[in-house]
Amino acid sequence: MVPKTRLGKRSPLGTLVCGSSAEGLTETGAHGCQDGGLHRSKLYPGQKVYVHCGGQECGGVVEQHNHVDNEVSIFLPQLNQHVHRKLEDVWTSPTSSSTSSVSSSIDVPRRSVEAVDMDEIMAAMVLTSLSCSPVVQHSTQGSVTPALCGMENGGSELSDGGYWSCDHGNGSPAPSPPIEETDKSNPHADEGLDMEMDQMLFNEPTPRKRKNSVKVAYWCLWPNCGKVLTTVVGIKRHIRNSHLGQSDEHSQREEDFYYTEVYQDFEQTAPPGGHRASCTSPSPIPSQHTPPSPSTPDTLQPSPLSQSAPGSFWQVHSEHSYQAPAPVQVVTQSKPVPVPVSCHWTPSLTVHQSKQGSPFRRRSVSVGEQWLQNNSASFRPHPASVSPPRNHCTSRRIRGEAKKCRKVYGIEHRDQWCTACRWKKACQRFLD
DNA sequence: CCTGCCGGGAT
DNA sequence: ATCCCGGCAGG
Ligand SMILES: [Zn+2]
Repeated sequence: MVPKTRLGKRSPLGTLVCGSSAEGLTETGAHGCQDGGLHRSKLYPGQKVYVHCGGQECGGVVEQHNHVDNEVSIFLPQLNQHVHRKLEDVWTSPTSSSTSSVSSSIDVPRRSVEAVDMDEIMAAMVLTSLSCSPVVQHSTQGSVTPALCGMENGGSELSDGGYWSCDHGNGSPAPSPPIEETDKSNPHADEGLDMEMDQMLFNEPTPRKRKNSVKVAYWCLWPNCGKVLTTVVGIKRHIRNSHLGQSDEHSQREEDFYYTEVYQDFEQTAPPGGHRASCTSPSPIPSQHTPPSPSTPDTLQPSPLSQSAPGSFWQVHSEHSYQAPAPVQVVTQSKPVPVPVSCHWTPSLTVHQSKQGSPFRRRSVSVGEQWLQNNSASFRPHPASVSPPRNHCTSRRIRGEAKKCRKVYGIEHRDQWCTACRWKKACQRFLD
């Protein structure tokens, strides 16, 4: 639910809501070369590589090598873009012509001296921006229109509240450190982020991807070891502990080079855009409705009106899930139209079972906090950095015809209104 | 008019 | 953080 309309004079908000600019989009290669055979080699983050981009060759640094898909995310400093490439479309040397696709030329599993350089400098920014990158998902989504995704939040590096890709796991309602990392300076931030990336790039999408049709195992390549584990983390831990030793002297990712994954899949051809079961929104509808339960009174109740206000259950509930902070999606699409189901991002709207251990008292009380929190806390973070006024998207909060507290209870019973209404804010009890 | 609610302001 | 309200958009 985007702020819909109401952008009249005081529209700066509306502006920033739809202000999505073109640039900064993550270019997604539609690479066509499908040569088979190679790979299983790995790129390490920070490594210098070359890719073809817009007809010419560009240098970049590896951010992440997702060996599962054999896809490499690369940051191109010159273009200030992130791209994803198949491993076979990546080169380690500037030869414009042909030859050394990394797959065949990668060397020792350790950082070269100059790469370290790059690392220090780039890693921060690279990782930083990557952590907000929407492009995390893929494959399962098939037809995605990645461009769109990229564009939406690519423009400005904010992307606060929401998470792209499929996170919705029960676990982390917290949208992660919003905004861009504050601690670029911190040398260890690297690690933290790394982990995070791992979480996102590997743990998350991976299991989803090869759901049940493929079995994956990770095989330790350390001489004389040959241990096989079923999870990346597992194997990494194994390598780190058993082989690399605890000493932090090894880069976090060094484990990457000492294992390889082994699949045996039945039906290699994962139905491309086929099912989105676990990953995407269960409902085909783009709009974020207040999740599962009775958000729409209509379905359960004849009408919001018909039941006298105080106390009915769903009410309490909906009250609790204080209006999805629409504006949070500072950068999302301006209109409901083009929202591809696939690259949906999950706004902070985990509202549901999230916080608030406190039993809600009766009604209309615990709400206030929520409102504010959602509204300003998460929405505020970037007053400045938000992309400046842009197109006036014509939408304005469409006046939902649902009657709101004021109308329902009447001004004389103001105390029964939901907090938002009392505060003259967007009603939260009767959402549109 | 009235209603819904954004942006601000006060405490 | 909470609460309140001016004033505008839309009907
Ligand atoms: Zn209300």
